[in-house]
Amino acid sequence: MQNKTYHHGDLRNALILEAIVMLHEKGIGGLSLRELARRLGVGHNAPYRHFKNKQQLLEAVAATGFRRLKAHNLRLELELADDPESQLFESGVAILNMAMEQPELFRLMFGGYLSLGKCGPELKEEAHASIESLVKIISLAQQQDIFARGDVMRQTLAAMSMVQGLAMMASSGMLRDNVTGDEQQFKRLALQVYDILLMGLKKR
Amino acid sequence: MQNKTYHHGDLRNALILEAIVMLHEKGIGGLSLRELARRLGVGHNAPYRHFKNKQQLLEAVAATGFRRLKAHNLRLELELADDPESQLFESGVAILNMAMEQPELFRLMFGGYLSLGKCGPELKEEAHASIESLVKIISLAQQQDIFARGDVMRQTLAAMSMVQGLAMMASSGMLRDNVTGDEQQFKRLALQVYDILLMGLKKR
DNA sequence: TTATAATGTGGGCAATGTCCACATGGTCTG
DNA sequence: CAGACCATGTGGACATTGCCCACATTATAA
Repeated sequence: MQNKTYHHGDLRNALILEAIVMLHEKGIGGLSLRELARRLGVGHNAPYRHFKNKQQLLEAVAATGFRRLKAHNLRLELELADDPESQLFESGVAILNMAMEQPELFRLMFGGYLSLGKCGPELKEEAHASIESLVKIISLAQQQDIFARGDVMRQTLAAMSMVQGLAMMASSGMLRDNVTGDEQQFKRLALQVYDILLMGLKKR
Repeated sequence: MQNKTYHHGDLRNALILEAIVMLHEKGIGGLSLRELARRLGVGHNAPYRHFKNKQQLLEAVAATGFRRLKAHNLRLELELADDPESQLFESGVAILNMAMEQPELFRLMFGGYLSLGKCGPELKEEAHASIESLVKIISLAQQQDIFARGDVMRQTLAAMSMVQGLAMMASSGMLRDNVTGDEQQFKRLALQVYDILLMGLKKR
């Protein structure tokens, strides 16, 4: 790999991948373009040939995160084709897992670092696609009379909010004080919280 | 006020208040201890007599935010003494308002900047008190047979998650596509989402 | 082959967080 | 009341960082 050529070959992707690693090690605040370059054995200015500034690098990293979730959701859509309730549940679990296994990446994606009004088109598309995927699931659940008929966007917003909020608490350890340190117990609690959301969405 | 004495008199509080202002103007990333000191007409090292480092200053700011919410909740507790459902709603609205009016302060408090496992006791206490307040409300609702009897912590977690998630989206502008800038319309949307939460919590 | 664009390099600058020694001024004790 | 002590504020210093510049090297294409 140490092919010591002048041109790296795939620096852009390498930057994103190493940024994810560094994010996990040092958190968002500890991520610096210069150390990133150092880790890849490249000059401190090379990243600027691929990203206008640090913000853009972060956006690309976040977009990669969304793309990973999307890939997972596509698999779910095939495996659970006619079971929107399970689809919704499992895609929520995926976000929860990301929040616990890669908390810093999760925070970058959902913690409001990117105003989404000022961010580039790549991230905007990925985030939008992520929402659309949920809308589709919930529409399906309404059509199958699993969820109460009504404003799809409202139900989507409720589901996103609940999952996102719970995941944020999980990632910031706000729960581990109330749930007595046991990870298994936490996961069980999370699932129970899901039930409350489902109760609110289901037809009665 | 420009009393140009050697000792400021109440620098610690002044730092926190000005930090909240600066937070609003330049965001979390734009907040620097040095400019903070400059704004208060004080040496760039003065803040270090009151906070060990930047992180501690941020914790104190967040704690102040939680204290403001607590004050609001205490008023609600008096005005809506026997109406826990409204108490829950209004305390949620308060968080939503904070997310829209002071998005950066909100993000500092709920965006996972402070691991809460490593933070000082002041912030920990405030955050804990904030949760306890909710627990009390929900216990009351269960006792009055408004909410389904069951694990109080689970319902509390559900409510916190939903509100926090919705507020996070509000603060990062993810909603402004769906709610076209109108505050009234936004509150209506919040109410609708809240209904879904209530459906999940209520006795049936 | 040669011009041109893409990519990587090093130097430099202002700003920042944090450490240090020192200055100033209340406060408490003898 | 004098002097010691401690809290608070000051300026200097250093490493690090984001980002700008001019320049070097390579790929691409005319």
